Amino acid sequence: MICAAQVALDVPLTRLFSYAVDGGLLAVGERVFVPFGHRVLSGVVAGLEEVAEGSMTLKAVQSVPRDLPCLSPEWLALCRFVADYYHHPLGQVIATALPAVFRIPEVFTPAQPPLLYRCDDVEALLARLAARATAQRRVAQALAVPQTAASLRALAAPAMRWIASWLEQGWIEAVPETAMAKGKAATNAPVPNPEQARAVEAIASAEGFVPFLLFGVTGSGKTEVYLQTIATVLARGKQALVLVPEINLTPQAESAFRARFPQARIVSLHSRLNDSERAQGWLAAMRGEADIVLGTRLAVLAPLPRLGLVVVDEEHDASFKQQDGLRYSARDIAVYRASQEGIPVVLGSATPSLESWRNAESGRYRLLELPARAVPGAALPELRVLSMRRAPQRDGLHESAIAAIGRALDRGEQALVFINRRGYAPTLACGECGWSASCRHCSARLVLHLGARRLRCHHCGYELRIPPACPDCGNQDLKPLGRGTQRLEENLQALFPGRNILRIDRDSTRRKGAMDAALEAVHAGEADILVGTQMLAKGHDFPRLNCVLVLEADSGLFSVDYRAEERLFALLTQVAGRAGRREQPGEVLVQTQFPEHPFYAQLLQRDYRVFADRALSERRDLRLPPFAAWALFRAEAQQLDSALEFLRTVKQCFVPEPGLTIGDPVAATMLKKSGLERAQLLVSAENRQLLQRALAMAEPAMDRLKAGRIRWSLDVDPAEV
DNA sequence: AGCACGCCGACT
DNA sequence: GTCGGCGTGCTC
Repeated sequence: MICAAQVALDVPLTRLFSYAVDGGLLAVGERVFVPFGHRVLSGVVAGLEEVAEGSMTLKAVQSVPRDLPCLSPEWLALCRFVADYYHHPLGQVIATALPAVFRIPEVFTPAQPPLLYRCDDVEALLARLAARATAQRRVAQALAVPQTAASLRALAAPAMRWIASWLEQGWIEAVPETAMAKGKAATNAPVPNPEQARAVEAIASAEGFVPFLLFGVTGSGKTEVYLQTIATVLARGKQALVLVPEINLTPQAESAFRARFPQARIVSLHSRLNDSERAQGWLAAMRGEADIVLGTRLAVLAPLPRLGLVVVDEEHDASFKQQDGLRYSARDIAVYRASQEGIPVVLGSATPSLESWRNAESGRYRLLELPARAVPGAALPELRVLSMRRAPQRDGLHESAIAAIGRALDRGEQALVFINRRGYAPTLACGECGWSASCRHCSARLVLHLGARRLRCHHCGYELRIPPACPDCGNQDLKPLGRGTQRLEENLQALFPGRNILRIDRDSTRRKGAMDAALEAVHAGEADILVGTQMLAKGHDFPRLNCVLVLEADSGLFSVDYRAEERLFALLTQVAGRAGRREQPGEVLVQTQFPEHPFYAQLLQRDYRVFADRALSERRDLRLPPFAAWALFRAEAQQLDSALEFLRTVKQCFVPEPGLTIGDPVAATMLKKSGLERAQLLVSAENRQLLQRALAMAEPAMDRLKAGRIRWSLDVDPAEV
């Protein structure tokens, strides 16, 4: 008998591969490099077995790097769960979770102990900096609290150049993170209001696995609940895992945590870290050195040996779901981890996902509510729905919206106008023959970008010069149809001449640091009217903003995607949270062509419960999630027919069963994308267990399928269909 | 997914 | 004659 290691490799194959181990000195969880075909791959030992000598010729493990401690059985079990639940090969799950440096043959040597930068006298430092150097001043201001290089770079790309020179001048100091602890007093925790105190008490006294849904409007002080609960977790010597949706929110969350817990080691994990930073943070988490791990969805897969609490902030946010490769939901994995560890998990939101809301209603989650706004005197903004039918309007803006913006500007405040569409106009059309510009590679209109003088596809990046005349009939008078951020900016400039209008969308912030510069300009009061897409809805706090106008909201009401309405409600609630976070009451206006739609009545009630009740009863009637468990197969091919044909063979892999519905393959809503035609197949089950069983039973047959030229993927609990 | 092998079309 | 197209099949 010889000892063999069953190795999980980053290949799209479900099975493990066995390798001979010299001397048998290898543990489960060890990383290895093994010969595979004509190359060498990194893998992880997922199991050990005894193999009869000569029964099968095994290749031998090539090398065992020792720069990383052995991965724990608990962490491997987590990866196994993820692999099983999402029906993804274990080796690929591990490859997704493990930082890249641990998958290359070079041995990772952590650089110096990570340094924190700090300034004792920020006022003095600021006085030394030019008044106009806004980015430098922002970095300087952040140094009131110890900061890592990574978060400073997130604040301003060239931050570390300035840091080097300030260090040289002796204006600031660098302290090894490990030596940071002593002497720094924590910022005093504010006294919680009664609801906050009750929530903290409930979570802190929870025994074993208890999932909490922390339901509180924007500004009700959810963060304070997290902070005070984490304090109790740290006091018990446990680690806390905090997930936030947006990468932009990590640095600001990190500063808040650092200010409150100066003695704690805080590590952030997100995709903007470079390889070595990510590896270092991961190691600190894995070794139990990090007390708080803060990050985006990928942080949920970090190994945490003494985990005591998991927090998912803005749990409804779509960014917790990965949309390619391993299509996992970090929120769901967070709940699973808590259940495995037997610890509490807190899901926080002002507009919970309907899944979580249902779980709270059914008693699976415990509901904690924060009803009031935490900032004394801050009132909920006034909300108005403006009918655009037969309404007095100019340039597609309702007269009362124009008046409201004007009033805000006269008060010396800022106004924000949202439109969820970038570019000048969503299409360019010929008024004579009905031609309109469409993409060669996608079933989509080309968007007119006047600044760049181009037509662009927002799905594949295809670009075209603006044609001088209609390619079909030669008509020279092509007209932009509809409007996006750029045209809106132009409209507003015409309505408010002399006012500064600042557009913030993916186009205006593409350049590195452009987003920071724009936000800086907003805070400095250089902008009167902000025009932006969704990217402005989240997290940013604009103190002088009290008037928000939302355009083209209706598209969310008539979408083929059953979740669009839920997302629109969350978006509008969040947008409303942008207005009037301070003393003045804010004003939120929504333009619509369908004011009589029940959605708006519910929105006006300002009551998430009313909306959730109606939306959930609709979903119950229609057997939509969360009243069903879904899995979606997607396939793309040169020809729709071969994608459909492939999905038909997928369908045949399933065994019919009561409560299980295997749909028919259908063409995707947007048939063509990036030159490929797409189709999908929906598998629906009465519950998750049944869905999982059906998928597991279909797996062996699916392994035998040959996809040929077809690219396909399986999405369990798809976010969009 | 890679990567090799293998079998048919237009080129120095 | 061969360079190279991508179909098919395998990887302990």
